[in-house]
Amino acid sequence: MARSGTPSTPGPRASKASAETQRALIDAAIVTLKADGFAGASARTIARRADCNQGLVFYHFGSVANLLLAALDTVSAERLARYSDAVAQARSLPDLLRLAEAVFEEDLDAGYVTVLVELISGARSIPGFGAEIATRLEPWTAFAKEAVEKVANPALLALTAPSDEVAYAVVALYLGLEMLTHLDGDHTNALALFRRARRLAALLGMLPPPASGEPT
Amino acid sequence: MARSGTPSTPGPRASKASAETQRALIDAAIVTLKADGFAGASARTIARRADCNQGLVFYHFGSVANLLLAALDTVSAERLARYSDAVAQARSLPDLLRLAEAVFEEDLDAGYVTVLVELISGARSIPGFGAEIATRLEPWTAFAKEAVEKVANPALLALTAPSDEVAYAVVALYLGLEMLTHLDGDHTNALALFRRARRLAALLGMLPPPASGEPT
DNA sequence: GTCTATACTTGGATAGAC
DNA sequence: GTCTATCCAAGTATAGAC
Repeated sequence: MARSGTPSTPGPRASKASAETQRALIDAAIVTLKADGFAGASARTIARRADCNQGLVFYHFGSVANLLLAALDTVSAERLARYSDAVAQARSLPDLLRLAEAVFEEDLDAGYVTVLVELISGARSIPGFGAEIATRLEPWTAFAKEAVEKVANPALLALTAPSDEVAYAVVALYLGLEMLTHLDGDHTNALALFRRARRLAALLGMLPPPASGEPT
Repeated sequence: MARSGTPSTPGPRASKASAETQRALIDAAIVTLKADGFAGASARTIARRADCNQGLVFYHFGSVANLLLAALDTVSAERLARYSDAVAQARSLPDLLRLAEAVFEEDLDAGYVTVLVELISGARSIPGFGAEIATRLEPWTAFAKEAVEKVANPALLALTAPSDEVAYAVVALYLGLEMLTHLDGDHTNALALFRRARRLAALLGMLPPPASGEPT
C-alpha cells in the first residue's frame, strides 16, 4: 500500500488495536468524503467521525492524502467485486444494462462514486495526487472494456466504435451522472438513461445478425 | 447578483477602482480554480493572484463562496455565447459535432469546464452551494436540449430518446470527460470520442440517399 | 508500537484606518 | 466607499507521553 509513516511489523497484541484504528479512520474518511466532499475532508473532521485523535491520521497514514487513497482502495475493491459479479451474470447487452442500472443505483444511494469524483476533483490541489488516482482508475476502465466486449455484438462494435472508446465514454458518463445526480437531489434522470439505453440495446438486438464484411 | 456585503451606490471616482478590484478578484478566482481546484481556492490564494489584500474578497463579495459563484457566472456567460454562436452555424448533426469538438477543445485547453466541475464537487462542503450551482447549470441543459432539437432528425429522436434525455447525457458526458482529461494529462481520448460521434452521425445520416458525403 | 498534547501554519472574517 | 491590520478558528504535523 506504500503508506509513509506506517510502523513496521507491529507486535501481536498491539497490531489489533492498530488495525482497528486504521479501519475506523478509513471508514470515517469514506463517510466524510460523501458528506463534506474533498474540501471538507480534513484530518480533524475525519478523526472526529472515527472518534480518535486527529494525530493518528498522520501516524497511521503519513498524511491526509494517503488516508484518502487508502479509502479509495477500499471502496474500489469492494465495488469492483460487486460489478464483476453482476457482469458475470449478464448474458446479453440489455441484460448487462439491467444489472448495471441496479448496481449503479446502489452506488448513488451509498455514494461510492462520490468518493471517486471528489478525489479526482480534489487532485488539483495536491501535487502528484492525480497520478495516484489515475492508477486506481485503470482497473475500472479495463473492467468496462471487458464488459463491453463480453456482451456487445462484435460486428456492431466494429461498425460503431472500438471497445476502449466505449469504455472511456462509459466511465466519463458514470462520473458525470454522479455529479449531476448530486445537484438534482434525486436519481430519476440518471436512472432513466439506463432504462433508455436498455431499450435501445433491445432495439439493436433485433437487427439481423451480420456475418462478415467490414464497413467504411 | 445578490452578493452580500456589497457597498451600495459607490461614488463616481471610487466606483472605477472598485469595479477593477472585483474584476481582478473574479479573474484570479477563475485561474485559481483551474490551477489549484476548489480546495485550493482560498481567499488568500485568490487575493495573492489578484495582487490585493485578502480582506477585499469579503468586502466585495461577502464570502469566498460568493466570489466563486461570480466567477462561474462570468465564465458561463462567456462560454454560452461561444457555444450559441457555434450552434447557430451548424446545419446538421455532423456539422454540430464538428463545431462542438472545436469549442470543447478550447474549453479543455483553457480549463473553462474545470471551473464548473470544481464548483460542483466543492458544493458538498458548503451548505446551500449545490442549489446555487444547479441554478447556474440550468441554462446549459436547456441549451443542449435546443441544440439537439435543432440538428437531430425528429423521427430518429422519437425512435431513440427524447431531447431532454439526450441533453442530460451530453452534459454529464462533458463533465465526466473534463475529469478524465485532467487525469490523463492530455485531450486525445476525449476528442477521439467527438470524432467517433461525428462518424456515427454521418452513418445515421445515410438513411436517406447519401448525395453529398460529409468529410471524415 | 500506539496514541495525545502541543507547536506552528493557513484560512475566514471584521474592526477600524484612510 | 475602499482597503488594511488584526483577530480567532481550523488545519497540518510532530515531539514526547504511555
